[in-house]
Amino acid sequence: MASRNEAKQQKEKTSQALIESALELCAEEGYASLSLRSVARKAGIAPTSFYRHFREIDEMGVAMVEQAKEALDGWLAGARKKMTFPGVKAGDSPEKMLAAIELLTRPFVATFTDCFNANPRLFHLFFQESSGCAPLLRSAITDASDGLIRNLAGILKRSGKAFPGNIDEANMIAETMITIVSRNVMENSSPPNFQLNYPTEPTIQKLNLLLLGALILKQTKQE
Amino acid sequence: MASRNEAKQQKEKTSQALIESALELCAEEGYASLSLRSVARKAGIAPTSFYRHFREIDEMGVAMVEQAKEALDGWLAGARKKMTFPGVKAGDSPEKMLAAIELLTRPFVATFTDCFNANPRLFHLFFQESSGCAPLLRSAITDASDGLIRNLAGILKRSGKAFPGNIDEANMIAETMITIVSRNVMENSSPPNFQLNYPTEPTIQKLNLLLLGALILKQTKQE
DNA sequence: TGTACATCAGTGAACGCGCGTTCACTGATGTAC
DNA sequence: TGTACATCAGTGAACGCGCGTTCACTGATGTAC
Repeated sequence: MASRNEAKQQKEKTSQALIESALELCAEEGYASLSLRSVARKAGIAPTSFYRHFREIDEMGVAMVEQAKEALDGWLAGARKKMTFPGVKAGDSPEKMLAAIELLTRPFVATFTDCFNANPRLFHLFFQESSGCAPLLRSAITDASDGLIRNLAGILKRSGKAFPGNIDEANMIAETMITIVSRNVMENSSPPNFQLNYPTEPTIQKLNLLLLGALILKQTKQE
Repeated sequence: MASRNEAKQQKEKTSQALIESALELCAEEGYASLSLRSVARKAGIAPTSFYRHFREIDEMGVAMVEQAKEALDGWLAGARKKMTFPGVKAGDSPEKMLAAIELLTRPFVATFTDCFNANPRLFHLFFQESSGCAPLLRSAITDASDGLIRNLAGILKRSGKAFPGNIDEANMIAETMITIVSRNVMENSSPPNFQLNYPTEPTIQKLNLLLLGALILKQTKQE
């Protein structure tokens, strides 16, 4: 019997239980208040067993960030398919532009919100600790975040010709989109109880303004 | 002699020393890692003396937030005087609008950056803990932040006719401006060493796009 | 002026507690021959 | 097939440490009379 594989699966299961326990504790007390003992206790193992899985708390934190990163990559891949990119002609009225923009912003916000709500504590950690005090965590989050922004910038640049081909401008727009959408989700989901189903309309309108400005600016430069 | 006043001044001085010590420790380890003993130690008093000033750590945290709030109010009052509000006529070109907008966004960002740099650790705490886990702190920050946004929205609404008279839209724009400017300052000033003099140009451009979109939208609605 | 009392920032000893980490151990499983 | 050895997730006792909080105390200052 391949019982060695079973053993590996069992270990993986325990590691994941530690992560789930840590997320629950984070939601209550914050990442900085995590202790090895409290996480182990909640996961139902002895404190010393923690060391079989991670060398220290922050190593588990980095593993958590990796899970968030994978989920965000999956989100963006899905969002990309649902977003329609505005094909705007010179002389189009702002109303027409706005209608086109909404075909992008609505699915963008809707899918992001779904992604966040699928594991609010994980993403709260991700965005909260992006400016936190744990260096390992912060750099892991910064890396993941930069990748996400570049990814979104590439999508904006390639899909439709409405947005700037200039890579820096595309990055700037992508960064602001992530900033707005993550900020809105953070301020509406406070620990320990994450309120779901908050209104997304204001978030969409904010993104609309940003992208309308970007479209107008691009059009102006082309003339 | 009015030595009773001297005594009160001395007490106030010690309280402020506690706050300064706490800010230093926050910059290194984060607010959640503050301990009564470490703060007292850094301030040069006995642990038990802490109770002569605050009933608990979070009461000191709230006092810190109040100082941040006062500084932010001062900032906005100063920024208001330096900002020029775009007077835009129907038919103005986007370039002309953008030039007018920059007379608002540049002083806005410059004064905010100055304000932040005057006490980076205090403002890092303020924006970091706005979505943190300490309930007392979070609600104090939320209150201060809401006031700031309403204040800015009022300024936008009254000064110049370019921006929406609709209070909800003005609030939305103000909120996004604060979000962008604080996010950019946070991602460029990581603890414990706060890097000053980071480039503000991208922040200005982000705000430009947002306000250009807002101007265009307003103009469209008026026609 | 002198005396008795009140106020209050700051102190140091002492408490019990949860923490991270070490160590030698167990017991299930796989491998070599 | 049997036997000896290796691997490794999980364990429980033990350690020293910093923590928040209590308590009775000090000593400077102000007040009542």
